[in-house]
Amino acid sequence: MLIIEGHKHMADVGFARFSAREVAKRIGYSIGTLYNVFGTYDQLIIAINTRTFVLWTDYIRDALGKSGGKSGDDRIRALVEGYFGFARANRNAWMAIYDHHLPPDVTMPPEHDALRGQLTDVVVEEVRAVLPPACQAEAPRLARSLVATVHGHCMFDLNGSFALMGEKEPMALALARVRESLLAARASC
Amino acid sequence: MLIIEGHKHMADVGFARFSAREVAKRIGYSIGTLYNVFGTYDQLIIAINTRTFVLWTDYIRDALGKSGGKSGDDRIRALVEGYFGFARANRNAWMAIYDHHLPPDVTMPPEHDALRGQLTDVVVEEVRAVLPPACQAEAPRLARSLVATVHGHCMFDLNGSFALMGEKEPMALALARVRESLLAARASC
DNA sequence: CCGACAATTGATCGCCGATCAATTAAATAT
DNA sequence: ATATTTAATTGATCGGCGATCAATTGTCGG
Repeated sequence: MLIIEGHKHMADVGFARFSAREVAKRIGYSIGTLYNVFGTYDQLIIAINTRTFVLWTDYIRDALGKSGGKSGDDRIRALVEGYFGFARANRNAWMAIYDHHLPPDVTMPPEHDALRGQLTDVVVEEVRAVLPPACQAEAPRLARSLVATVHGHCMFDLNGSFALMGEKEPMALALARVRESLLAARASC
Repeated sequence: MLIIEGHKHMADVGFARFSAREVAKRIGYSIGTLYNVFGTYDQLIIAINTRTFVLWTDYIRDALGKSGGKSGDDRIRALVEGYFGFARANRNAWMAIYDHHLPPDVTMPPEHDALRGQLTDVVVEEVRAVLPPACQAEAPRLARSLVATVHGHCMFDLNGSFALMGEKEPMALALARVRESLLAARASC
């Protein structure tokens, strides 16, 4: 409940204008109670961002589901479109994931790591599916790299860098890079 | 002077703990004077981040210079290593570039855009140099895409995502993706 | 020395994250 | 039903922040 409303507030105002006090006000609790539950501002943000990860993963699984019995290429497209689609439809919440940095002395609770890691797991599985048996061992590493590739394009899309450079189809660009790398991987092992 | 000290403060404490008051204190001015000069907190951040861009561009030009009369492949490597090298050596300042988001009603002063754009210009020039004459028209678009690719890898490196996934050589990963895309571009036009 | 203009100051405002003694509610024992 | 213990909740309080602006200080030609 706290997290859901906190997530809404993040979606409404973005990371820079987010405040724990406002979340408390929105659910009718006092600021003190909220701090008793989460202990720290950072922990609240972590919880909200993990929720964003979960919603994002669901969104991408959905996109994969809708690409039904289609070929591997269509599933790769669904992955990229799912990545971009969620980020664009949830600008503030998505950006908050990367706006928030843990202080060096704080660590992410393992259960949050596990939930967030599922998104990568989905990608690894799809990459594995389009690689020949001989090089499936490389799937995790390649998948991480492709996620980074798509992430870079998505980031530049949302923060206006691409628009500034006159780029009109960042997603197509990202998909092209992913396809190239998958082709190269298939050829080289 | 204000900007230089502001940049140092950003490098010292990072975006989240940065404060205009502290910058004023560091140079021995009052908070009021600082606001008379920059008008807004955002304008101060913009100035600091543009300075980071300039230092970054110089750093990469240097890396290219040191790769002297070497082949195109070595210059591409120098580009990627310059991108990562600066970011790693200036974590806080580099991250601040992407942590700061302009409010929707504010626009970046054109002279800042111009200075920041030089980094992309450098990359476009290098990409053009390794493409056959037939497809030089595609150089700007491809260059933007490759910058996004490297950026994604660099971001995941600095924010710990790669470390979390067990990836030990993010830069090598980025370079591999860039080489693949350049090869594909050379073949397809 | 004076007045006009520019530069600089810092007290003040509202809001923030964080704390914690005091209060209220709930559960348990008698 | 009442007393006692435990848990949950509160909000005033603190220091620090971005932002403002009347008051002060500095500058310089006449």
